Amino acid sequence: MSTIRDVAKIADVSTATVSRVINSPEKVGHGTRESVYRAMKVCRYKYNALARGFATRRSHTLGLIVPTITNSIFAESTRGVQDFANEKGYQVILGNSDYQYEKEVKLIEVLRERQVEGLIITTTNLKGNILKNLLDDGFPFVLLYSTVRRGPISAIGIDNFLGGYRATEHLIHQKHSQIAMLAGGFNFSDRSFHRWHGYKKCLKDHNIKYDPDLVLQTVYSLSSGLEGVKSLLSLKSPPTAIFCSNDILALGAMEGARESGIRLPEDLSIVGFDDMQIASFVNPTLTTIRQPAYDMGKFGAEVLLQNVTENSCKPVHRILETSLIIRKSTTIAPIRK
Amino acid sequence: MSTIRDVAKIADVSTATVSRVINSPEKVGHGTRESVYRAMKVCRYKYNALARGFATRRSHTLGLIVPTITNSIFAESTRGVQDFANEKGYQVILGNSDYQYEKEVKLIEVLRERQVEGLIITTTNLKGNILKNLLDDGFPFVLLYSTVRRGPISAIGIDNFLGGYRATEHLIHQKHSQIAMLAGGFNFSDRSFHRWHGYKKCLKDHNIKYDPDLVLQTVYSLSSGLEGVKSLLSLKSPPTAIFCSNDILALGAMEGARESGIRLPEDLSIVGFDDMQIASFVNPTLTTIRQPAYDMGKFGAEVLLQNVTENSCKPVHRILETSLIIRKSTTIAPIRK
DNA sequence: CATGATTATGTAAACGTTTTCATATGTAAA
DNA sequence: TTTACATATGAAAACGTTTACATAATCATG
Repeated sequence: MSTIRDVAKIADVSTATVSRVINSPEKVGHGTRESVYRAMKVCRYKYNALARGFATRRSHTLGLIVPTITNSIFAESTRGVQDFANEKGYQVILGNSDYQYEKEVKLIEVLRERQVEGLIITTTNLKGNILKNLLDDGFPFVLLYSTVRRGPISAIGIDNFLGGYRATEHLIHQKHSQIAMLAGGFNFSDRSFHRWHGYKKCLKDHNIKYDPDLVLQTVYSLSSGLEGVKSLLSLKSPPTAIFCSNDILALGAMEGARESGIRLPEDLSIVGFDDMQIASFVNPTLTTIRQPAYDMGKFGAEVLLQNVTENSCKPVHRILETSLIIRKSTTIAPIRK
Repeated sequence: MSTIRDVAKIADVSTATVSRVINSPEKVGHGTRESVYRAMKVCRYKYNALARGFATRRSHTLGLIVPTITNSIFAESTRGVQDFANEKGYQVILGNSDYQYEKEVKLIEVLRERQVEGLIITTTNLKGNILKNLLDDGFPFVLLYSTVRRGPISAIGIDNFLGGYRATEHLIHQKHSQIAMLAGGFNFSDRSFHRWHGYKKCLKDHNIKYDPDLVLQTVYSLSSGLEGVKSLLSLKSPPTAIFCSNDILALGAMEGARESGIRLPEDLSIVGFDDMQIASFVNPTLTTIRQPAYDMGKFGAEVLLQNVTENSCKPVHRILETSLIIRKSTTIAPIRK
């Protein structure tokens, strides 16, 4: 592989000039510039961006940590991040935490070793001290799908409380009163926790007694949705509606309901959260709370790059709009015999 | 940020020794080793993997190019790539080509500038000369979802012909004879082309006349599936079954059929291709040809890293098994009045 | 105790850029 | 003609590692 030095030798100029031709051609005389270009052709010169990163201490790389890229909601936000970052000449290295704190810690370490200039994290756990460490080091990062609203950490998110409230309210408007919730474990997701609070508050505002037996904490997976719904249906007085704290859980719940011979939505209404692409294709189509995933990623990248390029750490907090998407998985509550 | 030199100074050893402590601690005397560790703590030393990459000319980075990460089939294979690569100490930089050749070219250039050690590509176009260039440069790369079966290029794929054949055969077994195909554009995907050949061959083997009007070439998107089905249904003698060359198209077709008041699957059977996670959740659940996406990614990474670490270019070709997954979107052909 | 082998450590160059500073040349103003 | 200034280019150090080679110290062997 030929280097800038080879080019310089052939064109009979200094390496500084070659570098200038690459980075700011207008600062180089016309004749020299052309002969440098010619020399590059001759030795089939290829630019080494790694070396630049090393020399300038700017890797032009961002780290992105998501729970798992196979969840389409995160694929969407990843795409948002990438589109913005690539536009600005940045590449992104992707890591999957699988909702595990230890993996998250490890990933942050690895990515920092790789000299990423900033990190975009959909964090699993706010309580650990990894974020504090980043902060102490003045390392730029942004949280996605975050519940953080103030303080020194930049965060983009939605109003999870409101989302939970609206989902529940929709069910109440449909005359449901036995409303269960399938929630992601609160210990590893405060998002789910806030949605639960919205759910509780809404029940209260409508004078429906909160019944803890109707709330199941679980892992975000199809199978736990499936099992969750079965366990809820086996209660002495089973729910007529379920609010699931994400679409995956809702999909699993649908499957579980079907397996139990329950008709959807006549016997059981289900509301999800996220509005994954799939939500409008399942049977019945899924009523859900839509999160603007792509925009979240895009905006996160924008905020991060802002901080990175200005070398500032001014925290930005932003709450994106959600909306209730009413589809066919919810309907009027069945009459109880 | 402190460097290896700071550590060396504090521990009163040479940088070589510090480097050895990091990379092969067993080669360093016990006492020195400990004092180096202590020195690292003192100055809060952080390893710089970028500098290592630069010094060793091994970035420990792979490039991965997919059409788009938001298609869950590619998210699956991406996960396969990442899991294997990370395991081996490699990180992966992801790029989306959006099925566009120019973007693919650009991405390859950018990633090579970044000194990725190898490339995993789900290529859109085999005819361009980018692959030839890679080959000429002796640059390691592997094709995913590839139709390449021999020659100097490493490729993992499935038997698209067989997949198309089996999908069609399934419909014929259900007594269908008016079988349409919604295909990705052949100009930018030879995969789709091979599936089409399987489709044609199967028709022929069963003495069904091939009708070019029943074959629509289009882009892989929900909306073109939707429009495609409508245009097929408006034919003088519309099909009773459609083989779609991917699940996205099939999903779009379902939506389009529903919008047209067509009952699924009674009036129209639909077979997809891929078996995206979503396929078992749509209404009706989608009969499709399953591709082992995760394994494809994982195996691709394995092949690539093999070549990278052995610095060989021995081409590997491998065909992974597909299977017909029969669900509810296909049924016996309706009687034609 | 001399020899050779082994182990532990250090020296310094190399990797391919960027960038600061200095110098040379050309040009415009005084 | 001098002065000042802008423009074009070069020299060389710097970035943080690794590594080939050299040297010193230790050790086992005869």
